[in-house]
Amino acid sequence: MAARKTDGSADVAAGQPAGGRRRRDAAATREALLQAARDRFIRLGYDRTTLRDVAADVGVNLALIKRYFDSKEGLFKAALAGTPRFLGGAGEFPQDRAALAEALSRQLAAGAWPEFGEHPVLLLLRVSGDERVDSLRRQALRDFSRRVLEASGAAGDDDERLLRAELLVALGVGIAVVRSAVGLRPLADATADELIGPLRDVVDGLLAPPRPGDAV
Amino acid sequence: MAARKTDGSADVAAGQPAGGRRRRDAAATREALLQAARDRFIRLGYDRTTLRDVAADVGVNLALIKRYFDSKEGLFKAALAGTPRFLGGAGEFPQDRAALAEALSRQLAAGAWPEFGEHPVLLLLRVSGDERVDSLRRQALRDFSRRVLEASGAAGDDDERLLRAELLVALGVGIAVVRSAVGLRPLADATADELIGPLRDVVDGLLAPPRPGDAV
Amino acid sequence: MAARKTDGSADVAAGQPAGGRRRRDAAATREALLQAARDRFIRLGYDRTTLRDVAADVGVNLALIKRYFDSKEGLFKAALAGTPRFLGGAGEFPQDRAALAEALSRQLAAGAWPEFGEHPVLLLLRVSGDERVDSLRRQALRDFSRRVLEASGAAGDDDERLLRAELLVALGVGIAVVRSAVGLRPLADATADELIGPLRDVVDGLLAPPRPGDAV
Amino acid sequence: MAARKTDGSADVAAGQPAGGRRRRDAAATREALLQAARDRFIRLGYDRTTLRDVAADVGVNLALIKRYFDSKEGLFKAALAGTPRFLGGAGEFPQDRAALAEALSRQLAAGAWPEFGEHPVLLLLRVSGDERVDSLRRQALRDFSRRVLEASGAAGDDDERLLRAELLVALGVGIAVVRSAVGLRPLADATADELIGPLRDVVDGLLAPPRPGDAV
DNA sequence: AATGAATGAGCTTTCATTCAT
DNA sequence: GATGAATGAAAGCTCATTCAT
Repeated sequence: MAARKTDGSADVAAGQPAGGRRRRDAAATREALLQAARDRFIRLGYDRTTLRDVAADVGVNLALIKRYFDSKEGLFKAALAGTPRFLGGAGEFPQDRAALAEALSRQLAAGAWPEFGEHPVLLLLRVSGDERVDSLRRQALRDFSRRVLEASGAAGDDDERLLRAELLVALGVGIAVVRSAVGLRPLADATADELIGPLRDVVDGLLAPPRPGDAV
Repeated sequence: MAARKTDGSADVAAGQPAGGRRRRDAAATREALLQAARDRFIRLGYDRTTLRDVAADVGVNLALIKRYFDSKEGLFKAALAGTPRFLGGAGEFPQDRAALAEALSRQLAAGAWPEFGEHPVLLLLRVSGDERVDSLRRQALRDFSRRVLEASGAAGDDDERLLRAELLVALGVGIAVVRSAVGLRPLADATADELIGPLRDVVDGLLAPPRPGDAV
Repeated sequence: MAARKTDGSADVAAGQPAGGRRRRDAAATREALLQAARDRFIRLGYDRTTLRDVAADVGVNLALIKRYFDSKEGLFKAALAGTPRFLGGAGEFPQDRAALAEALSRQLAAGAWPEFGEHPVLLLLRVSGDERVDSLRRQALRDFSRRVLEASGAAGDDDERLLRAELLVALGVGIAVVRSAVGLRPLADATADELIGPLRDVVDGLLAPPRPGDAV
Repeated sequence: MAARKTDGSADVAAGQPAGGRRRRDAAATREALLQAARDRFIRLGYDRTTLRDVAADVGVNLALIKRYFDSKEGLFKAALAGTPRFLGGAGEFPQDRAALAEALSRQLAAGAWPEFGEHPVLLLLRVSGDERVDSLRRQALRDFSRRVLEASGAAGDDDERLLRAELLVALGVGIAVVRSAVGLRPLADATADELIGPLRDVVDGLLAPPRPGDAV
C-alpha cells in the first residue's frame, strides 16, 4: 500500500469504564474488535483495512487479533459471520411480493444498520481473495435469491423466474453500493418512505406473473 | 496486501514489432500500459494491482509508468478517463424507454466489453481513496441518471423521477457487480437475449408514467 | 523466526492421574516441562523452540514456565543442567583405552538416550547466546577431555596428550551431529556393534603411547 | 526472538569509495550482502541472523535483499552455494592417506578461511528448516565421504569402509564445531602443524587396511 | 498455585517511489 | 527516452513476557 489514509482513527471502546484501559474482559474485547473491523472492512475494504488500525480503534494491542481471530482472514470471516443476512432471519422473510418491496426499502434505507455504519451487504462485496470467502458470499446472495423466488408466488419457467429473483438481488446490491460507496444523490439520501414506491414498481415489474398475452 | 496472486502475468504488447525490443513508440507504450492497467484494476481492484505487474504485462520498465502517469493514482485516473461512459457516447444514448431496456441488456451482457475483460463500470467502483476520483465516479453516474431521465419521457414530480432514474443506474451497477465480482448464477451467465425481457419489465415498472388511479 | 513447524505437538504428561487435570504436583509439572523442553531444544534448537509449544506439550499454562524457570534462558539452563554428562557419572567412566571405545560406541549409537530422543550432547551445542551457558558447555566438554586423558594411560608431552583427548571429544561431538542433525548414512543408522571396531582403531590411533622411535 | 544481540553491527562496505554511499554497483553490492550474510549465518545461525542486520552491515536498504535473493531462504542458499567444498575442488583432493591428514589439518586450522571468519562447514550445520537445504547439506557431506573413500585405497567390506570414511567426516565436523562454536582449548588454538600429527594417527587408524590377523 | 488476558518489540516481506546512469 | 539500482514506509505476523484475577 504505502498510500494515504482516509479514516480518522478514533478510540471507540464503547461501554468500557472510561478513563482506565480496557482490562480483562475477553468477550467484550473480542466484540469490540469485531465491531471495529466490520466498520473498517465496510468503509475501506479488505486491503485498506489494517489490523494495526483496528486494534488502535479499540485501544488494544495488535497481537490480540491473532489471539482471538488467528489472522486477518479469520477476522474478516468472523466479521462476515456475524453479519445479519441480507433480509432478516428465516421467519422474518416477507412472504409475498407486497411485503417484499417494503422490506427492501426499509433494509436499504440509510441508518437501517446503525451497528454497521453502512449496509452490511457491502461487507460481502469487499474482496478478500480467499476462495472460501468468495464462496460464503455467493452462498449468501444465492440464499437471498431463493427466498425472493419463494416469496414471488409466480408461476412459469423456472430459470427465468430465478433470473428475475437474482435481478432483484442485483438491484439491492446496486442500491447499497451506489448509496454508500458512491454517494449518488438523491438516492443516497432517500428515506425508506421515498424508496418504497419505486421499489414496489420494480418488484411488481420483475416478479408479477406474466400478464396474459405476453410473449417471452 | 498480503500474498496471493490471482492473475497470470502474460506479456501483452500486442501489435508490437516482434523480435526486437519495444522501441521508441511512446504513444503505443502508453496505450499498452493503460490497457494492462485497466485489466488489472478491474479484475483485482486498486490495491491488489501492483505497478510492477502492470509494467511486466507490457514488458517495459516500471519507471515508465511514473514518466507517463506520474504515480499509481495518475495511472488509475487515466484508466478511468479512457473508460467509455456507462451507456455509449452522447448521440448513441437510447431515446426512449423501449430502447433503454434493450441497450442496457446489451451493455450488461457478458463479453460486451472485450477490451476491458469485464464491464467497465466496475472500474468506477474500485476505490482509490482520492476525492477527485470519487468525484469523477459520481459525475459519471449522475450523467447517466440524467440521460435516463431524459429518455424516460415521464412527467411528474422531478425528484421522484430522478430517484427512479438512479434506481435504474443502481440496477446496472448491481448487475455488473453481481455478474463479475460475485459470479451469481444464472445471472452471471445470462445472455443479452435472456436479460432483455426482465429488464424491459423493470424499466417499465420504474419509468412508466404512473398509471391512472395509482396513488404514490 | 518465520513460519514452519517441524514438530508434532503431542500431549505428554506421562504418569499423571488420568481423567482429571494435572493438579497441584509442582515437582511433577516441573519435571514434565523440563522433559518437553529438552526434547524441543535438542530437536529444534533454542530459537525454534517456543515456550508456548513446550507448555502445550505438557498441557499446562505458559505462565508456569515463568514461575518455575523465570525465563526461556532459565528453562534452557535447567534443561542443560539436568543433562547427563557426555559419558556417564564419575564412577562409571571407563578406566582404560580398551573400555573407552566400547563406551563411546554405546553412547553414540542411536536410541542410547531414550529420554532425550537424540543424543544429549546436541543440547550442549544449541546456542543460547548467553555467556554463562557457553561456559557451562565448555566446562562439560573440558571435563570429558580430562577424563579421557586420565583413561588414556599415556605418557609424554602433556599438551599434545590433551590435544589428542580433545580430538576424541570432537569426534564424539561430530558423530552426534552428523547422526542426528545431518542424518548422514550409513553412519546415522550404525549400531553400537558396527561402531565399535572403527572407534577402537581411532582411540588406539589417538591415545596409544607413541611407538618407540617416533619423533613428535 | 525478542532476545539479546551478540554481534556488533559494523559497516563493512569494503572496497567502496569511502565517504559517500555505495552507489550503483549491483555486483559489488550483491557480493557484499553475501559476505555479510555468510558471516552472520556462521556466527549466529539462521534464526538469529536478521536481514536488517545483514543490510545494515553492508549499509544498504533491506529491500535489496529481496531484489537480489528474493527471501531469507534464498539468501541462505546463495551463501551456501558460494561456500567452498569441505576439502577443495575436484582436482585438489588429496589422493592418498598420507596427504589426507595433512590436507585436513590445514583445512581445519584457524584462519584458513579468512573470507568466512569461521570454518565454512559450520554454515552447513546452521539449520534452516528447509528440506532442500538439508538435502544440500547431506549431499555435500556425502560427497566428501565418497572422496575420502577413494583416497583411502583400502580394500575390504564396502559398507564398513564407507562407515569409516564417514567417521572421518564426523571428526572434521566435530573439530570445526568444537573449535568455533565451543572454543574448547587447546584444540581451538592449535595450529596446522600441531594438528597434523594426531590427525595422521586417526586417518591411519581409520583408513589403514586391516592388519593381518585382525578380526572385524 | 495457576490461568488467561494483554503488551511490546521485532522480523520478514511487499510496494510505490526516487535517484543515477 | 529509458533502465535498473536503491530507498522508505508500512503491513501481517510471531513470540517472550507481564499483569490481573
